[in-house]
This record gives sequence, structure tokens and C-alpha cells, in this order.
Amino acid sequence: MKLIVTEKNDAAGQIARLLSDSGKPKADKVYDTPVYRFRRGGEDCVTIGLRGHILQPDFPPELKFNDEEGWFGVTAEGEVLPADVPDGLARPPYDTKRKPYLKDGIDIKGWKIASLPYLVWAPIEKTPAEKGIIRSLKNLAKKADSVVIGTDFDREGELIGSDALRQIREVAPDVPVSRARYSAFTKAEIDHAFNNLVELDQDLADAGESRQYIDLIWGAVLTRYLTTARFSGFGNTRSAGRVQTPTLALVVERERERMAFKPEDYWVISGEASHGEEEPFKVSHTTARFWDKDAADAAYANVAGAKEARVTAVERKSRTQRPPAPFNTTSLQAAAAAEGISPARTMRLAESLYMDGLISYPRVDNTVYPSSLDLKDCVRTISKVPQYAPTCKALLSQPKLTATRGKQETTDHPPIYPTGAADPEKLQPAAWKLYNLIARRFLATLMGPATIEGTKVTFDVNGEPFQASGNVLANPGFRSIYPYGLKKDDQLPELHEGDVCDVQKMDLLAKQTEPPARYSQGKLIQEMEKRGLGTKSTRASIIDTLYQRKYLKNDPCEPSQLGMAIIDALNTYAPRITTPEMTSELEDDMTKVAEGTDTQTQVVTHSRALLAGMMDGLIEHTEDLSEAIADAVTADAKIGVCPKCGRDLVVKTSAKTRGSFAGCMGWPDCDVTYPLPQGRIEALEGEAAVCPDCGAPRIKVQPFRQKAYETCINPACPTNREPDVEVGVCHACAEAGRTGKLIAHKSERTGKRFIRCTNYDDCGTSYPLPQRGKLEATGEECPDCGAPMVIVTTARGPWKLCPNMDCPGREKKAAAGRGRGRGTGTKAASAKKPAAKKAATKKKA
DNA sequence: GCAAGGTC
Repeated sequence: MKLIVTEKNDAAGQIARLLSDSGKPKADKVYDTPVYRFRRGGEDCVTIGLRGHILQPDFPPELKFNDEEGWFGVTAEGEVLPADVPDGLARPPYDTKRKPYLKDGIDIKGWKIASLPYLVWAPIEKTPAEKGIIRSLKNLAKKADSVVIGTDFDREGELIGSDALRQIREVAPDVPVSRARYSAFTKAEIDHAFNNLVELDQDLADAGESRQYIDLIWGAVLTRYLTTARFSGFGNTRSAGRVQTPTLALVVERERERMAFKPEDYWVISGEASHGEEEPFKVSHTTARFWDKDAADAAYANVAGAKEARVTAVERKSRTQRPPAPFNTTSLQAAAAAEGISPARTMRLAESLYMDGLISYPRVDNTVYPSSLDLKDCVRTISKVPQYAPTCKALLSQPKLTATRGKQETTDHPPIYPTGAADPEKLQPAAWKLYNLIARRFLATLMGPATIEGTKVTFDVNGEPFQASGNVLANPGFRSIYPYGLKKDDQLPELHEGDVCDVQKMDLLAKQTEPPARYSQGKLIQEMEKRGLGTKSTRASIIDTLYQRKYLKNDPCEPSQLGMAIIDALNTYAPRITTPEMTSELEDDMTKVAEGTDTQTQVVTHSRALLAGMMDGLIEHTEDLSEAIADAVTADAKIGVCPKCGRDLVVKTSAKTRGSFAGCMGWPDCDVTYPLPQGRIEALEGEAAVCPDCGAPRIKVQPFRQKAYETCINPACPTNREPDVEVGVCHACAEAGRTGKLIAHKSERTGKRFIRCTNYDDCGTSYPLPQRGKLEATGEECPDCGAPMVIVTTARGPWKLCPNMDCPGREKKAAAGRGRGRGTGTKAASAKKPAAKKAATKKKA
């Protein structure tokens, strides 16, 4: 039996299909791992897909725990370090034996500053990360007569293959092993690869492993340093890494530019004019920006009371807009980010669309459809989606389809395109939004350009030159299916030279130049790609990490004080980690290892020595760094000023309930606290930061998936008070022979709004209410449970609801599925569950 | 408890 090992399940299936004599391999399982069995030229074959890397590099366990004797060692392979490591950099002195060790009476284990110079030189072991896959792989290897490594044709693929081979060798030391190199899933390519097998390129795999080791060493050492320099409890990891830190530095650098920006004053003269009965249009002085106030005043004086604008010229120009290139991962992430889906979310949604057979493989660099892709067949497939049917029909009536081509052409996977017809009713809204984007993009790449008719009209207004411009989509072309990012038409009336328009108004506006904009997540992804930071598969999750670490906040990306403090500190003491150069130098080193002109040990040792040199400066300044981090964290937590004592009011976490509240930094001298509303809390600046009614801080609240609002933090403030509303009678009291009224009430202590019976102490009847929106009684009772129905009016409009969380009607609705309001809440909760489960199992593993 | 890289 021939065993074929691929990088992922998808590839295992495709290769089996392409190699099998019958074209129909048999899907089977070994333990829980899917495999594909087939015959090829009379030989039994089986393909198994790994799950990317199956081994995880890590430090030896004895370096991780504080309850064991420590060890310190030398090279990654447990070999003596080369003698040319500069003296004073290589610490501790070389030792060839792995044994428990206390160095100079210092315990060097665990997360502490003193252990870091040793951690720099600690050996690295590779531990199984995918135990189930490894078990299945070994099971098959025992029975195999030959093995072919068919992982992806790149550096990480070679490493993944080499790791797999190590596992295979443990159970089948003598089985012949070869390597298949292919870069497209076509019959010709795969046949060629398997008819021309080569050897595994161990140098290339070593290059990949060097990358793993260097990333781990630098990441772990700097992360442990930053985290322990000022330990703020578990869950407050302060990380650093070869990719994440330069990415954070980009955002910080842009923020510094913004802070250093000096706005310049300028003036604009603009107004409105109309022609006959037609819609008025905007006119502005041909001097778009007056930098001199006197000049602006003078020009404005000429036109202030003007009644007429005489057309002096009409210029028409039509522009064509070419249809977009096919999507690869980066361009999809950027386009989806512009539609409000973060890159990380895009990848999660894309993965599930891919698993549902609705889109092609989502991790690609390629932007050119391969000739093997039957474009017409794809169009036919998605023509079943009613929204696309007319466009598809038009495309299918063409004798031949030609697609746009992007700049990046690789052959591993096709660009992202729809592979199935989706039903919007069966997808969660965001998944449909993404599918719709992908499907429309695909159709757009097959269509003609759009033509935009541009008109520029110049006017004379009392001797001053003015202009108006209009843009109209004259021939929509691909824009008929792909409206993303399309500007709205500015229609001008039909005007000719000499026509006279009526000036409706004319203003002199004082303006200021704006600082450079913050990076949106989409722009940041593109910037990372430009600078060689991360890969298509990692960029989205790296940005996510920066948010999790609280280095970044908001969208567009804004660095926190903590994020800026981390970059400042690393810029001073470990500048190598803050720039993209570390990545480009690593690339050069890996090329050398792959070419055999350098070795993994040399490259990794050199990198360790560089880091060791930086640790001196860092450790010397631990105290400074500790203070800088503490100050930054306090500044980030600040949401206002204490009205009683004037010290900072910050977000604190209750030790008892783990919930957060606002508390004065002056505690225990000052006991001011406030409850916090649900959502993300931000400080306001300037006058808006203090409530004029009660003196407490005003804050901005961003609730989950709802509109942000500003409020006074004090629930007892007159601005937060709400009159009680009688919403109905209490049935429980009526049954008990009492009279109870149900009152909607907002607590001045907690700020929470709820319905409670006037006899609450006796009958215990209470219902929760939505915390936001205007509340009204209806006088009606819920047909399912008898609770009083209420109306809550939010920005989304009025919404009638039963407040009873246990109402049988709720379950009915939940079962029926869709619906707005609380229905979405239920959906969100159920959608969350699998993710939570995943996290739990991951923890276990 | 750490990184970045694969993939589910």
C-alpha cells in the first residue's frame, strides 16, 4: 500500500480523486481522521490530510514550572554552542548535559526576569500538537510499502512534511519515502508530480524550523519580560513578536503623526445654485482652499449677495472604471472590512462558507483564474440565486467569457469564487453578506467596464470663478452587480455656455486641515502585506491579538496608552523587534539555510546572541518599564474625574463578582463608585466629559451590536431618571387574593430598569426590561403568558415585547428562527455556543 | 500564561 500524506483534508480528497484509476476514491476513516482509498495502476493507495503543523515547538517542561529543579542548556539540538558566540552574550556557560540545575543560586525556571537570560539559550523540543492525526498517520505508516509526502509546495509545507516523516519513522524506520511537488490540483500537474517523485528537501524544512525557533525564542522571552516587568494578574499578558510588534508600531507611528499634526486654517467659499425647476446643485469657488483669510474675505465680499451665476464653460469627460480583479485573501479582507466585517471575522465566515461548499478555498494569494476553471459552469451554478439570475443569464448568453486578471499569479489554488448557490434564509446575516460580496465580485470580474459621465461647469459670479461638477453612471457595466464603494450620482442639470443660474445661497466656511487618517483594519492588512509582515493566513489573527492584548482599541485602529508605552520601551531597548526588518533579515537567513550555505544551528544561535545582547539593556531598565506600563494602564482605564475628590475615576474589576464598575483611584480615602452600563466604555474629552447637571463624568458607551451613546455615569443624575410606569396588574397577587400593580422602574442605585410588583416582597414577581430606549405601557397582556406587553422605542423603531424571559412564546419564536429584536439575541447566543465549546476543548487539549 | 505558521 502506498501512503500519501497531504497538508490538509481537502488536498487529500482532491489528490485521491485525480490519481485514482476510477476517479472515485472511497472515503474512509482511520480512528477519527478522514482518509481516501483508491487504486492506481494496480496499486492500493490511501491519502491522509494533516491539519497543518502537527508538531509544536516548545521549551522543555522543566523550564516552565516553578515547583521543579531547573535546567539550563545550550543549543536547539542540545549541542555545545559554537565558540564564536561573543563572550558575555552567551550565558550561561556552555553545558552539554540536560540536568536539573540551579544557576548561581538563582532559580531560573518559570516566568521571572532572572530566568530570561537562560531562556534565551534554552533548547527547544517539538511536542505533538495533533495527537489524533499523528495516531492515524502512524497506524497507516505501519502498513505502508511506500510513503509519498504531498504537502504544499512551500517552505512551511516542507516543514510540515518533515515533521510528518519524523512521526512515520518512529513506527516504520525503513519504509521508502519520497516527495511529490505540485502546485495545482489538475490531473496533468498531479500525475506529473507523482510520476516524477523527488526527495524531501531537508534544508528547506530546516529553514522553516529556524523560523519556528526564532519566533518562539524572541516571542517568549520578550513576552515574559513585558508581562513580568509589571505583573498585573493572569489574563494581562503583554506580548511581543516578530510580526505583531512591527504591526503595532505602524499604528503607533500613525498616531504620533496625528498628535504632531498642526492643523492649518483655510477657507472655502461654496454655495448652492439652481436652474429652472431642477434640483439645486453645489457650486464652489475654483480656489478650492483659500489659505489667506484676507483673500477669502475679499472674494466672498464680491459674491455674498450675488443672485446670478452665469455659465462660462461646460466640459464633459467620460471616464471608464475597469472591473475589479478576482479576490485573493487580502483583497477579500480589505473589501469586507470596508463593509464592516473585520478581517478575523471574514476568515471565520469564509472558512464556514468553504466548509458548506459555497465558496472555494479562502487562503490564496492568486488573483488569476486558472484556465481549468469552467467560468460558465460557475455562473450557471450561482444563477440559482434569484438576485444574480438576470446577470447570470446575460453572461451565459455570451459566446465566451473573459475574466479580469490580478497582479498576483500563483497556481496553488484559484482565486476565491462561489462554488455553490447560497440561500440567504439559511445563512447568518454576516455570512450571507460575505457570500454576496464574493459572488458579486466573481460576476463583476466577468463583466465590462462602467462608464461614468463627468461634467465640469464653470461659472462667473460677480467676477469670481466658480465651478460645479457632476458624475453620472452612464453605462453601469460591472457596476450593475457590484455596487460596493460606488459613489452616488451627482446629477447636474443640462447647462450650456451663457445660461444663467440662480444663486440660492453662498457661504464662507472656516476649515482646518485634517491629520492623516488612522488605519482601518482593511488598510492595516494591506500595509502589513506591503511590508512583508505575516502571511495571508495569519494577518487577520495577528490584528485580533493586538486587540486582545488591549494594545489597540476602536475601529479604525487606535493604539491604547499601553500599546504606545510598549512600542516606546521596545524601540529604546530592543529596536530589532519593532521594525519589519527582522522579518526581511529572517527571510534572507532562511534562504541561506534552504540553499545550504548556512545551517539552522548557526542561524538560530546568531539570533539568540542578538537577543541576549538586548536583554542586558531591558533587564537594567525593568523598573522604568514597570512604571511606564503601570501609568499607561491607569491612563487607559481612566473614564473621568471623581466629582468628590478630583482624582481619576477608573474602570475597576470587583474581586467578588469579577464584574466591572467605575471607582475612584483615591480609594480607600474616597469611596465614590458607579455601576457601569453594558458595553465598552470610553472616556469623553473636554466639556462633554463632565455632566452639567450633577458633576459626575459623562462617558461614551458602545453596546454589543448596537448604536453607541453618551450618558452621565451617575444613575441618580436627573438626566438618567425615568418616571415609574404602571404597565399592568399582577396575576400572582390576584390569585393570592391581593391587589398588586406591575410597575416599570429604573433604579437610581444600579441604573437598571425592570418591572416589579408593588407586593414584590410577598409575590416575587419581576421581569427584566431592555436597558435602552423609551418605554411605554400597552395595557395589553401577552397571549402566551399573561405578562404585560410593553413598547420599547429605540433607534431601530418601536418594538412590542413580552418581558417574561420564561414565556412559552419566546421558545416558539426561537424555534421559528429569524426575527428582529430579542430574536437576534437568541441567535447570537446560540451562534456563540459552538465557539465556546471549541475554546473549552482547546483548553483541555 | 509566550510567537507565528499551518488548518478545522
